[in-house]
Amino acid sequence: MPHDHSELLHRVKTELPTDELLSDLSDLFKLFADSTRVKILYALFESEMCVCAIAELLGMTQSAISHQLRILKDANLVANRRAGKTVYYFLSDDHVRTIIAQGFEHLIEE
Amino acid sequence: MPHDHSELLHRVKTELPTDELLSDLSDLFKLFADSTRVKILYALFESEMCVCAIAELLGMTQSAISHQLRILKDANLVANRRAGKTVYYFLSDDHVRTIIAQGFEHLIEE
DNA sequence: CATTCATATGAATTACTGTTCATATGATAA
DNA sequence: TTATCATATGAACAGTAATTCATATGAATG
Repeated sequence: MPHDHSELLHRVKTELPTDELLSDLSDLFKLFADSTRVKILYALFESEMCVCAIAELLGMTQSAISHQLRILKDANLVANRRAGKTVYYFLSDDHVRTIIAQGFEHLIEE
Repeated sequence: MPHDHSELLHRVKTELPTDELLSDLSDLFKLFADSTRVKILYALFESEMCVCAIAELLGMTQSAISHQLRILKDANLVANRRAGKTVYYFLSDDHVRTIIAQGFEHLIEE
């Protein structure tokens, strides 16, 4: 007979956030789980930038950058403004800096 | 002729961490980018747990949990101890709490 | 030593995701 | 309006990653 954990399970279960919240949380971290997106966000820490400047900075195609910017925008991590033909992207939320900085700290404290 | 960003690019480029570091950073966030792993870590916030207890808590197979625990262990986010047949896993680093808590805060401040 | 429980692991499968390519949209200038 | 630049987007492709299944390892117990 397998061993019993019902007491522990009950206690831990009551402390665990809902599945939906935990799923939202992993979805949030997914945004930072790609080096292209992290690079884009890091670049935007310095200054707003247009799509082609980001593409040039990262040495990637305009299309690839555009796709990633869409993901970041859908998640409300970045926003944009249009100036003629050019579209400038910028951080829409300063919380992003904190999250990335926290990850960074973990890395250097190894 | 496409427009010029050389000044901006130069400035941003000097501020950007190396590709390797940015890649390590996204690799770190990848660990939190799966809801199963986030659930496991959250559970371990409360108490160390054996593999089968985690599997039962999350309603998943022992094998699936074992595979994920290996990923977390390889990344030094969890460690384990053996007690007879049972292997208990626990957080090896309290930094994990901070990173997850930061993500959580972002979610609720929406 | 054979059996059982707990865990680990390799291979296969399936689902997802990032990039590319081709093309569309949108804006400006000639 | 036509041409050009900047960006967006859909489809296809390729690589990745999570789960399952079968099985192996490792420890305790009879």
